[in-house]
Amino acid sequence: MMSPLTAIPGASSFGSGTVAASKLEAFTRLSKDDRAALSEVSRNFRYIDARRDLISEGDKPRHVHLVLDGWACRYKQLPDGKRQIVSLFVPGDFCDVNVYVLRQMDHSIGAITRLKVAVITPEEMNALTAQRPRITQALWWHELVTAAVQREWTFNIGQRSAYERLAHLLIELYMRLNTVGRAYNGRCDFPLTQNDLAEATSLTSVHVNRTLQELRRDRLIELERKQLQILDLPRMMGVSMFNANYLHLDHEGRHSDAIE
Amino acid sequence: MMSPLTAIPGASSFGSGTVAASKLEAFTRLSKDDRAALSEVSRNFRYIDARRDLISEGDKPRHVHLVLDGWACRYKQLPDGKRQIVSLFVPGDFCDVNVYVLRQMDHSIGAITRLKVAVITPEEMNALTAQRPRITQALWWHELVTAAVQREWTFNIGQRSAYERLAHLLIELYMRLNTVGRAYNGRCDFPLTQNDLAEATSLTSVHVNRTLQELRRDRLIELERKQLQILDLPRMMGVSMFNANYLHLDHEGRHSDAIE
DNA sequence: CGTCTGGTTGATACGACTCAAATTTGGTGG
DNA sequence: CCACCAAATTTGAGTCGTATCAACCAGACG
Repeated sequence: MMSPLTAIPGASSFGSGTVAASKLEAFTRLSKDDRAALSEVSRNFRYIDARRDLISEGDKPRHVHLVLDGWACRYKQLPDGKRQIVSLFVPGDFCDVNVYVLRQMDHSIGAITRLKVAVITPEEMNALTAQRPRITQALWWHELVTAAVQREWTFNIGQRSAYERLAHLLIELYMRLNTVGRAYNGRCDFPLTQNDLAEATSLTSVHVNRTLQELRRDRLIELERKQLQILDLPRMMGVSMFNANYLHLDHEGRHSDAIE
Repeated sequence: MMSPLTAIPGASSFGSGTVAASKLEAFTRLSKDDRAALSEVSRNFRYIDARRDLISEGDKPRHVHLVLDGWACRYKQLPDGKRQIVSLFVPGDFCDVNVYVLRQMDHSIGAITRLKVAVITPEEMNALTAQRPRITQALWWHELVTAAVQREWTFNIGQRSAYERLAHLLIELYMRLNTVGRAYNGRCDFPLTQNDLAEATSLTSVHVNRTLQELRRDRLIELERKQLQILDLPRMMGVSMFNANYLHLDHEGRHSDAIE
């Protein structure tokens, strides 16, 4: 069955309130009540300015955050100043279900763009999981996928060349945005600077620059004005040896056309 | 095969049946009943020969595994043959609570040594979480720590030099073994080959060899016959910029002597 | 004892880094 | 609408950490 989101360019008319549902529905169908519960829990939100921290290393985590709009990143920093973006958040992503069992954050979460995040209390999470088993199940899926993505990043940084690595990251982000209805036809918003890309891929921004030029020269992508166009997804997947299995979109309940 | 416990006479009294408890008790005190439940769930186990897969990429996960004895690794492989160990398992580690919500494995789990693993069914897991809230809480902690370790690996491979990276990994493994009572006084069993270390750190085995020699020359470690001795933990932590916060051992309930 | 796995050494190559400067872009206020 | 500034991107030249390739060695084991 075709998702309403794929066909209609104005998908954002759904609004950010249901972006959580659209992410979790990549895993399983949710009932009207499930969606209402997610919407309810997204009611309490706040905005973070671009380039500000949502939460910093050492802080005591008190809530679960859910990205409603904008991009964010987790990052870690070495005493000598070296910085690594260890993961990225796009709309629909939860920041660590159940984090509050930990005493303190071992990393920071920073806003890439201006960010709209839902702030969910432990009590709301407990209520959600007590009353909505499908959501509980979907949240488990979300956590497992997050872990799988983290492993793939370890793998990506460890084994792929700069060219492959960058191509791989662009595809991943495109696909993740696609599942929440924010990317179609190879095109999506792409607010990362070359420096962000460098920190996410463990390259220098100079090398990212030259490598992006290569990807452009090879007619694989266009990237300007914070807009990414993947020109040839199959070839991109080939050169970066992209295997989408780690995104675990292959569930019976997923949008059958989530990936083109 | 020699037990890792032989070095310390008292330690083996814990036995492998409660290794899960000793890991989870790094987070919270468990009751006698909790420990009994973990022991019960560890009753059904099997052995895997060294260098064989416990489960392979593409397989449908049906159980949760819990390492009772021996070391294992998760690894991923590129079509061009490049291999990366993305994480390591030591006794007391669970292999993905709730994995079975996924359709298929996105990576393989291989035995480094001969391995003794508990095989836990979904039903047993459900019973455990339904009846034992402290265990449920502790399992969440375990999942969050596993994710934190994965991020640290991304960070480690991305930002640290070969020398720092290896030192960091050795400390991490020492500390993880220490929390389950299998490492003391800077000493522990260390069954990884230099090739394993290479695959885990994204270096070549040649470079691992030379870098280990440097660590030895600097009187930071001794490593031979599958035995690691960290000679100067504070200095090791200094050179590798090791910050133990990501292991989240700072809970009120933890063994106060978990880290020396 | 030969074979095999794991560890060690040496010589050479290259992908990505560093440093430094120039250029372009996007936003802001006059 | 232009002038200005800061941020982001681009270019060039030189260097370095780690990879590659190819032997060789030591101990374990059947």
